[in-house]
Amino acid sequence: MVVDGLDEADRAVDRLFHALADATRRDMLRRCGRGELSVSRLAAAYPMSFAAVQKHVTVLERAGLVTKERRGREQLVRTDPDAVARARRALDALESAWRARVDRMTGLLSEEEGGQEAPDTG
Amino acid sequence: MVVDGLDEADRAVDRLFHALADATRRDMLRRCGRGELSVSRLAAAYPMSFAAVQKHVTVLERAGLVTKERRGREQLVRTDPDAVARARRALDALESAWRARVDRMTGLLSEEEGGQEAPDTG
DNA sequence: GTAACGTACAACCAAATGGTTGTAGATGGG
DNA sequence: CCCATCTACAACCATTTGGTTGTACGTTAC
Repeated sequence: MVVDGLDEADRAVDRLFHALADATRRDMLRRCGRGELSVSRLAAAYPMSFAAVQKHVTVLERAGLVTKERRGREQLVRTDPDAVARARRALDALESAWRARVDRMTGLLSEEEGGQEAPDTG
Repeated sequence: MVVDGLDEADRAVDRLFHALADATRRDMLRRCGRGELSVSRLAAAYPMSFAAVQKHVTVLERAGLVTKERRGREQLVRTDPDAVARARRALDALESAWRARVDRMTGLLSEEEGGQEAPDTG
């Protein structure tokens, strides 16, 4: 898809929601809320290979949803407490953006189909 | 990937976050909040084919983020006002699940297997 | 009626995703 | 030291995703 017209903020939101769009990863977030869960221990909870779990953790990490911390030969995974707040902020931004548009016309759009729109992107 | 161990609620959340994990689709949500936009008109706003835009709209629709309504030969797209609320609820459920987990236990997560099949949160 | 518009959908393609196995590097225990 | 454990990462594969073009069909305008 060669995304090149997006700024880093957009891509961060992409990664955030993409990471959340998988039941296994959401379950990992639940399990790692208390922190201190090694990747191996986490992997034991799922019917897939260790490498697959590693990849999921990487996705979560790059999305900023978990952090990893080395302790000896183990890598401890823990859900970032601020993660949901960040996701919520992304949702809020989305909502307020479209609400703003709705707001400007909440009363006056009765039969006005289309009147003033100007999708001036082209 | 032939997901078959997930219930419909999980798959709905998958679709919801997946739909949100794309900057083009998020922009569509913003544009369609303010009123009904036909798919063609929407398509004019993006540097891609009409068919590609159609696919994005389908993804948004299957995620419950927009609804389509026929008017003559046009198909009007509008963002579901409850959509963000639903996404937020999904986030809340996630967060409270892991907070509960942090809360009520700390040592019994050793032999937990079976993964997402039994996140006994009830 | 015919042409133009708006939509639907199929076929196709490149790239990303999610999984596997295998190999190799650190780290800790006997 | 040797071995088991934990992690990292590469190579590979099947499916999905996101895009394209082309075709078909209903609706509106002329």
